[in-house]
Amino acid sequence: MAATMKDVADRAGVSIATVSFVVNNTKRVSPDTRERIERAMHELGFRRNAVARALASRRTRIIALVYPDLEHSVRGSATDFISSAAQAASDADYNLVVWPDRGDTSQLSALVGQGLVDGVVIMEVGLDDPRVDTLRRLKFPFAVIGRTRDTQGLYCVDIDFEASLRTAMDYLQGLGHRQIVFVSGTRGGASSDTYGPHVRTVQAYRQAATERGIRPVVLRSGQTVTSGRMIAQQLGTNAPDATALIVRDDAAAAGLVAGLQGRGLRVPADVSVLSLLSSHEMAAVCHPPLTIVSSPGRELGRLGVEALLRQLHGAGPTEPLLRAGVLELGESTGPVAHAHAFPVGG
Amino acid sequence: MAATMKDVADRAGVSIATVSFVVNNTKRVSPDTRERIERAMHELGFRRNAVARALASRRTRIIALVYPDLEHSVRGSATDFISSAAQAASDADYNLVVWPDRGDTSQLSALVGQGLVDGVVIMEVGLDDPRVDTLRRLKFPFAVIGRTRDTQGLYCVDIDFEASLRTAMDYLQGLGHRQIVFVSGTRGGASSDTYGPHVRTVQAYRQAATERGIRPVVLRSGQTVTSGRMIAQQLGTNAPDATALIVRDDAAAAGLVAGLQGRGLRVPADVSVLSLLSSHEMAAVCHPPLTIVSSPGRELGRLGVEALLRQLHGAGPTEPLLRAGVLELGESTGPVAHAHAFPVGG
DNA sequence: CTGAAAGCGCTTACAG
DNA sequence: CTGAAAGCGCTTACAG
Repeated sequence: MAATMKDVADRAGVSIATVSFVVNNTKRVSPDTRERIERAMHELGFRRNAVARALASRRTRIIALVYPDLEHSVRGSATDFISSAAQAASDADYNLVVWPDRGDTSQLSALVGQGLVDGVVIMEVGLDDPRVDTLRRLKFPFAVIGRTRDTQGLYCVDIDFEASLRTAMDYLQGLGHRQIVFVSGTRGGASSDTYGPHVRTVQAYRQAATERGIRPVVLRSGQTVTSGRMIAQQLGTNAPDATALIVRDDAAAAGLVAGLQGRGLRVPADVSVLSLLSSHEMAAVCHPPLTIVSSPGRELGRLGVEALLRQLHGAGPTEPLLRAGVLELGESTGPVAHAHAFPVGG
Repeated sequence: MAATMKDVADRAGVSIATVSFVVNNTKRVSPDTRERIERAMHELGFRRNAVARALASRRTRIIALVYPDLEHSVRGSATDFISSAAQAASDADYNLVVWPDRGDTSQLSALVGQGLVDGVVIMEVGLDDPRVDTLRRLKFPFAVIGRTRDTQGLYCVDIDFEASLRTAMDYLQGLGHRQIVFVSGTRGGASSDTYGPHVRTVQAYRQAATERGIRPVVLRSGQTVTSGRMIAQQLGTNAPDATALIVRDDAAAAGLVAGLQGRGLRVPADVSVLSLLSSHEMAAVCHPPLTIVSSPGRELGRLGVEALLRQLHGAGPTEPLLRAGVLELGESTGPVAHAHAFPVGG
């Protein structure tokens, strides 16, 4: 059996309280007894039991990450979130449990009610998110990856959509593009209007375009290669003079490129395509490899956990913490060649 | 404050033992008192505290998933493992914590020593894996995703490499291919010789090829698009008569296709390419979309957890549980056209 | 069928 | 500087 504090105390000839003080370094202990205790711990291979500590201290040092349990969700980036969150937790000597989110807030209350975790991080939050309301009502510590409409009093971290979009626009403008179309890949249905990334990037695009004297054109695709291909078919009609496209979805971007090529257009010689907030891995296997503004997934996972831990340690909320994606050059973008890539009538 | 069993007991006019019996359904209780207790629980919104239960029962109902913490590891499939493992745990009313593996077994002992988890699932195990030795020595319950050289007494689940490979071979042979080359994407270095997926697929390929009268040719690439491209350059020399390629790595497969196309070869008209044990997502964004034998990632995550839970519930070990990938047709494979795709001297 | 009580392995005022 | 003791919220023999 594993040695307990009692065993250590007996062997060192002290009380378990004193052992506890040494283990936690929470009170002065004479060098002499400290050393005796440390020797005893070492000899017995003592490790403090986390469960007993949790019960006595009313802190489990466990936090939960609630992640969307969609079969085909944001897979690549879900990994980034989970693994960077686990690292951040581990660095702070916390454990991270993962709770698949079945979209049922009563299940969330039940889990929280277990008393197993000190706080939760929820990801993929929508502009109106029932989980946020639930956790607020429970007055349970939580942090948010994403942003609700009203972030007052919340601990949240999110992508800086505006800055990411501007990075893309700056780059393309620098290449001489003036007709830059935005394609937003969404899960479809009206729900995309409460999907932060869609709403915020579209808005950021419209504003940036207007400021720069570019006529904004927003097209909506799905999050599949096929839907990206379909967009390629419609471009002649919807945006006959486009020379560059910013696509917010990996798969749609890939499909769009393939669709353009299928129509005999060259990427990037005739049209440039930039994939916004996408992963290196996906971009690299495309042909040509896509220029992207990368998704700051790992940063967000870590920041989300850190925000929660700050809260648990008593710090107050701040403005949302935003991180922008970074431009990573591929071969799907290049200087503008001629203004009218699409034959009239498409 | 959250209601405790004591609160419930007081309100129902019974002892906390009786409340416990009702909550756990572990002893006969008269319908009358049961009902009083249930009413009290409901009125107080009682939820049993998981930490106290864990301490008293010496079972935390938490298990850990140890996952490789490589920045750029098996990303897509890591998500599959983690999320399906979390689901399986949750279905069994367990919690899953994730432990990033920094390749340090003393850290693993320390985590296990916390007493926080009832068992662990380790993934990406090598043929000789120090973590397995560590856990065995600690006599701590664990299950393994992957296989060590000796699986005696272990609870392990793995990909059925032989069957997956045969599926690929059968399919390509059915298309008339007789010159089928195998490309194994490994992390490089001698360590690949202890990397199960590499060793097992190469061996399965050699055997299957020999049985079918196919001259086995094994090439080794990295796990990047670039290394796949390089393989394309070498094919003329190494396998001038290849008409089909099986590639065990997503990125390498994508690079290989691009490299072949760059040399003026058509995929699949001149050469067929099949990506072994890869993900739909990666395959779909390639051009043409790749035919794959899919990786059974989600199945394995679930099976790994279930194997561990069986062990915790007292069941004995079995033979390794294997799952094969499934053929999913893309457009990178087709009937053999002519036997010599590569110009002599290529 | 129900209860009193010990115990899980710690933390933490409180005394001295 | 150190210790005795209560307490965290449960489970589980043991009695009755």
